[in-house]
Amino acid sequence: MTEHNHFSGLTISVAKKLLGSILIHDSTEGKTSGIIVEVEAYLANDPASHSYRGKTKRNEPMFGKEGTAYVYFTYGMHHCFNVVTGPKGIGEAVLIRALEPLEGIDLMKKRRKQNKIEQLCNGPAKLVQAMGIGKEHNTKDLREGKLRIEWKEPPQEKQIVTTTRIGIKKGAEQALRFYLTNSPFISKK
DNA sequence: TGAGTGATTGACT
DNA sequence: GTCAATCACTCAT
Repeated sequence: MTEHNHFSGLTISVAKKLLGSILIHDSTEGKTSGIIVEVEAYLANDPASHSYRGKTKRNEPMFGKEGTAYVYFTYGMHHCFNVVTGPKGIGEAVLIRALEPLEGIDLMKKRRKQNKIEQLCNGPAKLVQAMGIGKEHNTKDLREGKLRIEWKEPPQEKQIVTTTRIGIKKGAEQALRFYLTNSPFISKK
């Protein structure tokens, strides 16, 4: 499969393929990267998805080209980072929930004011902070640029745990959360 | 367990 | 136009 096609296809399969791949950010402060160990899929016609009620100014990036970033602000103080999937015009994305820190760990510690490695990126707003991601990355292409995905071989199906999603009210029963078995870096067991 | 925080949304004039 | 409820979270208690 070509690099171009990694982001296309069913959102659920893209979500699974993202597990084990590397998220990299070359910031002015330094480089940070981490292995993606936990994701959630947000689909069209999904009550929990921002895109559920159609395109708005806020969620417009979700309807953009696959392989771009959707960074949103929530709860008055947190950002979350999504990878837009699906063809243009379809509002689907994968929320990155947790990373296993790889490079730039000292920088992550400084940004997070947190010294425990397993506490650096084990939540969607935490990894955004540790990686130095901000709303300036919204709609940016993840195939190139400072913030990008480096694809690895997807994990075996048996290494992927599928469960219900976390922290949402609507559509919470759908099993669209995926994480790597035995990773100490996931947000919640 | 619950406070903090602000953008977004839907239900009203 | 206004106003109140909602929210895919984190941290301190």
